[in-house]
Amino acid sequence: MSTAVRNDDSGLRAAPKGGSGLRKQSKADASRERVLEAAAKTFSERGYAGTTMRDIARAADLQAGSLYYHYPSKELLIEAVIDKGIHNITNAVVNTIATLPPSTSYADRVRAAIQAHLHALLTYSAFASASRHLLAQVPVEVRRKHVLRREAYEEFWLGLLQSSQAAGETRDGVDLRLARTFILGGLNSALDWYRPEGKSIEELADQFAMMVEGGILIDRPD
Amino acid sequence: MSTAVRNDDSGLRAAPKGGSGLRKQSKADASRERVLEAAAKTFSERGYAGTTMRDIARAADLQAGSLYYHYPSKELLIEAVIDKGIHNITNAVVNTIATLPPSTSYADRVRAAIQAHLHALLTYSAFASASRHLLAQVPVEVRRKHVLRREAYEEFWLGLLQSSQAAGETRDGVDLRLARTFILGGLNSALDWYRPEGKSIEELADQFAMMVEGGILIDRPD
DNA sequence: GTCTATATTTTGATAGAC
DNA sequence: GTCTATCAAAATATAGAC
Repeated sequence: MSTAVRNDDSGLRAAPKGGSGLRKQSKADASRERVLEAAAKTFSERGYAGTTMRDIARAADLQAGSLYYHYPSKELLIEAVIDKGIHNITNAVVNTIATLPPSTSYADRVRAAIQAHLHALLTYSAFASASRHLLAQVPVEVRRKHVLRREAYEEFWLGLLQSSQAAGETRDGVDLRLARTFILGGLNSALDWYRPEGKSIEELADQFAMMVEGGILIDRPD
Repeated sequence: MSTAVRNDDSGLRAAPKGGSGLRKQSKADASRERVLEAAAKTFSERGYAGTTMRDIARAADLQAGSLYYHYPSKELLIEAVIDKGIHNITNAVVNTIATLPPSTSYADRVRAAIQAHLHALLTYSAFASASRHLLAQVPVEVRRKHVLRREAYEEFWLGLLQSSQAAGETRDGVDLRLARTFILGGLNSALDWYRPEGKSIEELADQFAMMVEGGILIDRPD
């Protein structure tokens, strides 16, 4: 019953300093990564202004001053976090859909998208949470850029639903834009209540897909 | 098609200072109210730590020092905002359901609850937004109390769905707790994208009810 | 790369005049 | 009730030793 295609790709890999194309993954990169993870966790828990550079430093096992070797300011740090939060999900979903066999029904495509979205959301939950809840609190320029990226992702979902409609697989009378926000809103709410001790992400996805199909897609004969 | 029962009640009316039961609604109360509105708006836009007392004062047309005549601290101010945000919605929904004729079907009850929830959410959106997005950023004691209130509200919804199930009006195989979070997550997401220029709240509610019924409740003959 | 100062600015809150 | 200072604490970011 579950459609288990998936494809992670965080995007955003820092280029090596040198100039030639050779990868030189080393200590600095590892620290930078640790700082970013610490920032995501702390920002998502306390908000943008509520998080101090000292908080992040403590979570990354560093002193506050040392953060500035890796990121030049608090603003660019939250930007990197939000960026990754959006990319994680977008890449996972887009890649998953791209990998499906061309003959896949739209109901199954939507099901796979739900699966991929939920999986990325809950696997990188600190990044996802930051990019969902903190956009409003962030400096305007950062916000503007990422609102556009989010809209692009939402547009991808709309396309999915529109194709589904064109194929006669959606229920009559449903406003596809509203259906899209309803679906994404329901999925994203998992950030607020999901606990790994409970149902697995796959079970969650199956349940959600079932509700979405029954409500938005026409019942189809098994 | 729309179930237009509704019942607003903000709760939270400050008692008059005097001691006897006589209402003395006057200048202080008006200012206090203005401060609360300003706080809700500013907190919801910039987060808890991101909002300064000076920001709130400006939005309320006062000087920063003057706020402390009405509220003793920033912490009690956000608490009042969050409190009102939760009460607005809970009261609206509970009162709406209580007012329905006993013979009302569960599908219609859910539809009325969706209508009332959406209406309260979007009418007092600054308060609702603060109590939804800022809980994590608020001092622990405030948070603990309001998490309980939110859970009580969610429990009310679960009861609604369970009664529906007992009456044979829900679709087989659906996990009611998940259905509840999915519904509320989808509805609450309207905070992020609803614009008064577009569809009316009633139209929105009808669309959402239709999706929920088709997905979660058994299709019923018209 | 990471540390230990430290400057500069901003914040929540108070005091006292009106 | 609201204003104008002002205090004390905390924050971002920088400088320079190691």
